[in-house]
Amino acid sequence: MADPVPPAAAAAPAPGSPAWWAARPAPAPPQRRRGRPSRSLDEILAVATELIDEVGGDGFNMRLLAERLNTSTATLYRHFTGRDELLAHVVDRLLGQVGASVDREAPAPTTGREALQALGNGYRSFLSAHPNVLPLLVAQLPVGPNALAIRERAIAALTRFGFSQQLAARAFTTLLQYVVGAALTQPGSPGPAESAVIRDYYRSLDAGTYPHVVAAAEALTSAAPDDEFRAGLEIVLDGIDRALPPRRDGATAAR
Amino acid sequence: MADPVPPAAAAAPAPGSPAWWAARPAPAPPQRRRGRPSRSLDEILAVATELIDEVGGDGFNMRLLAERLNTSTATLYRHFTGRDELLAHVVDRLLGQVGASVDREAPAPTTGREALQALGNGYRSFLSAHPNVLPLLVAQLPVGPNALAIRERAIAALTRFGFSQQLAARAFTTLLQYVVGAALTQPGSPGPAESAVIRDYYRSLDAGTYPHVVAAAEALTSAAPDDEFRAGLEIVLDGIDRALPPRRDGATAAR
DNA sequence: ACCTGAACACCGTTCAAGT
DNA sequence: ACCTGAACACCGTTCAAGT
Repeated sequence: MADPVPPAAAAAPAPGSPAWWAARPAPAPPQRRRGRPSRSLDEILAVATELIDEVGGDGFNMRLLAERLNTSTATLYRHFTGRDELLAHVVDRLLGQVGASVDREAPAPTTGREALQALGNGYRSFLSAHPNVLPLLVAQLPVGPNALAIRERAIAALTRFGFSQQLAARAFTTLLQYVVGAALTQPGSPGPAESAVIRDYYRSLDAGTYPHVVAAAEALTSAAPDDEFRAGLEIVLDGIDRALPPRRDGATAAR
Repeated sequence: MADPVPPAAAAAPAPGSPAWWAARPAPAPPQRRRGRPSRSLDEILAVATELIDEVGGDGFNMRLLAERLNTSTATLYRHFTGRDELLAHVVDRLLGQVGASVDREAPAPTTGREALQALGNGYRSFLSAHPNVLPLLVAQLPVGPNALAIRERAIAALTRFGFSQQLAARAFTTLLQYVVGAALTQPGSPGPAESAVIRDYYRSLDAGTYPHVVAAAEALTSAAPDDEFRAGLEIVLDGIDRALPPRRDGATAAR
């Protein structure tokens, strides 16, 4: 009457999940074996990142990566339990660079708005630089060490400027949600087509069925992607401003 | 000296892309052949949707679908050029239901804010009902007939309430970007883990390294997903309010 | 004309055999 | 101990052969 599924196996945590990261706090654990491997973990991740930038997440495969590294796929499986684990590491490794770029843009923000803006812009430039990484990023809630460091810095800054813990968490979450959503629907990212293609498509539609879409074809697609992002970011930042309790002096700008 | 790649083939447009939809305006074209097929296109899409809801986008495959339909994979390829095309149709078919639900919630909105709110909520309930469809939705910029109808209705409503074309387009875009981003990072969607799991993970972190994340573990994860969504939606809607030119009577709420 | 079982190609993963 | 070529399993897609 035993369960047909062996209960002892206890389902290993999915790579990239909180439980999985909890068991693997260091992004690049020290050599697990004697006789050092021909390539360090970080070298493998660097080459994997290059490859993904070139051929996209779909085009990426273990054989291709092994070839680039002059090794065999079986060797890759000695470093990582599988493709998913490798990709989770690639994403977190890149998020480390985001953290660094945010710190570079705003080493000492003087208002919450400034801190959030630097965060939004940093994430945005990362996603522009590595558009093919986006689909990998959205396949998980990033909770690796570098993702956590970004969260830590942001919440620390916001509470320093008087945001309640509740509002700091909400502002951070909402901002990142917008940034990711914007990157996904932005023309030029892996899924969507070029702006010009979409504009022509809207223009070519039947004006009887879709009068407003045809009329707004320009407005819907003409803005440079960066302008559109900036405008959307302003909307979100303004909304966050409004959520802040009023200051004594009556100003409404975020502290 | 001819190009090794046959230039005549002229790269068929990618399924789901604007060019592809342009050539296929009807979601379910009438029988292309005599002797009507055993299953209509819409029946196939309905079963495919069920299957995706059950096993997810990754688990979905052509063999499984063929089995459910008591047919062979080769037959599916007589209706669709391939898996991608089939999925593009599944997504647009579901967006038709979103349009209907938005109209049901707000048949005659009286302010722009109300129209946008109904749109956000409609999209949100769709994504909650079909979480496995989310990864498919973000793999493309939805420009099928039903996606266009939603866009058309929304922009029509906003311009009716005095939004400039520019702001109507921006408000629509920003709102959907937020909704999609929120759904993606929401615990419980395909990628992310359960709230409780993430909360415990944050709590278990080293308080020396991540003091603010540990302290804010509650705030970052305790809100019911719906509350968090509502709060984020408010932030975006408030930001849009601010972008509107002031009314004569001095009120600041969106018209 | 339409349908299908069987094959082909590709890729994640594992294993038996090398050094 | 460590590495690898070859195999296995799975799935998108196509094709030759049936009715």
